[in-house]
Amino acid sequence: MSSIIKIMLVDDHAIVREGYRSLLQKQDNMRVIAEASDGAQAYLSYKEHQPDIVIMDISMPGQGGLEAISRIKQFDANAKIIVFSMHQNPSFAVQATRAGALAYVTKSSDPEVLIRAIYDVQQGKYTLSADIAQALALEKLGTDSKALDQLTVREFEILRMLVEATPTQEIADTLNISPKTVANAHYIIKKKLGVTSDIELTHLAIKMNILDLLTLSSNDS
Amino acid sequence: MSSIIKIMLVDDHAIVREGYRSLLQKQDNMRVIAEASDGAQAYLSYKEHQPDIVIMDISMPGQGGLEAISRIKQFDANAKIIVFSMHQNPSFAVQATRAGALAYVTKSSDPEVLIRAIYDVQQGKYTLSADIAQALALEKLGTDSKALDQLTVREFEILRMLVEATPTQEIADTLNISPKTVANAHYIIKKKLGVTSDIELTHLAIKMNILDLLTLSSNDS
DNA sequence: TCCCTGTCGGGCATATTTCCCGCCAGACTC
DNA sequence: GAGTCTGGCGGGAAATATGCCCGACAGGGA
Repeated sequence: MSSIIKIMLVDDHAIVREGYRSLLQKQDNMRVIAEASDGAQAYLSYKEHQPDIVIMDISMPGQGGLEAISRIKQFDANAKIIVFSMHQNPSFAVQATRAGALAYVTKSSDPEVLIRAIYDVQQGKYTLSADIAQALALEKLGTDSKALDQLTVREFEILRMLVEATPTQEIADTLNISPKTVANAHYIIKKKLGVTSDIELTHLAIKMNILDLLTLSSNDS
Repeated sequence: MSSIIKIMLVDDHAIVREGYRSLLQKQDNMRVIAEASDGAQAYLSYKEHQPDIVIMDISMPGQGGLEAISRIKQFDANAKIIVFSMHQNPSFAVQATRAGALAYVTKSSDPEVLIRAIYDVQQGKYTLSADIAQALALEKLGTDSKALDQLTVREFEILRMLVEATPTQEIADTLNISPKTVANAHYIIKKKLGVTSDIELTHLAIKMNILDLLTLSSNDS
């Protein structure tokens, strides 16, 4: 049974869609039957064309890919969606699969990995590209996730102020303790969280949702 | 004179290179004669193949694209380089042209824009994709902080690595300079941007979209 | 030519980090 | 009660980093 696999591409970069198309054309049992350049379009197009497989980027302007996945899955619980992303961050893979994706492949992977994923997903198998699988495994092993639990309440409090760029002196004042104690706590926190610089600490705080990004983000581009 | 334009592609994503190739094949007077997936390779490959035009992504792991541009221009001051980037932030365009790029095109542009840019650059003309041109114009009108433009190319490059939590020693190694110089640059950057701590610096980087939040934690090292 | 900017790094006083220590207060055990 | 445990607090001192200075040197204009 060599029926043709109907594929829909969703990516905001035209050049990347061009790449997909060129790649998939070499497989004689696959055909690109639809394209979209953002999430909203993807949803409408899915309903119209009902492809066998969706290949989707998740970092797109406006309606992101994750939202689109959810909506497509809501419309068709059997939708087979492959996420093809530039993000090597395993939490993206986690989010994507939670939203309903069946595979997660990074753009730095070899093209064959994507082809492989298409076949796997067509058969209902779940697939991760090797780099992500490893990162996920590492994360599971890592102390990373429960790192925050090692902090005492006081330390956590100080951490929150630190990552908001509150000056040491001000932290000391508001908590009525010595700046020296704040500095000591600062050191202990970094040690417990396994980081060596404040920049790493800030990254961690963002990942842990301690730092409210909304207070930071503003105008650009 | 319908001589063939020899093109080198530099991008860490194979699928994007596939896209370029497919696109450029349709132009009968262009030929892709070399490819590279990072900055260091790009430099070596340039020397070997001496293409007419280089199309280069600037956000690549390790040796970044800006550094590669500088080095290529150093080897051949007449090198014609088109930067093809996902960043819509005009500051990236500013830095790219400072480093010696002749054109800056965003990946969300239509494919023709890239083709147009190739012809333009071939004739020595400078080109910006429309979205960037507009953003730059807006920036010139004064609204936004063009704080980043005060930074030199080198400083900008170091800033990018710093806010990704790259250790000073590693920055020094990849740029082949002394750790002391990195430390000095670190200081100058903070001074120019008007911040006093690394945490503030990270916040700023996030606001300026230098630090892509989505890539946070993708620690590949 | 000379000047200017950018890059590179040494020097060095000052500030901070790092890691040690002891003190105190609750809490929980025996 | 006495013992011991954990968390909060902060001093001390050595190791490091920072802040700010400097000079050198190359390339690009006026």
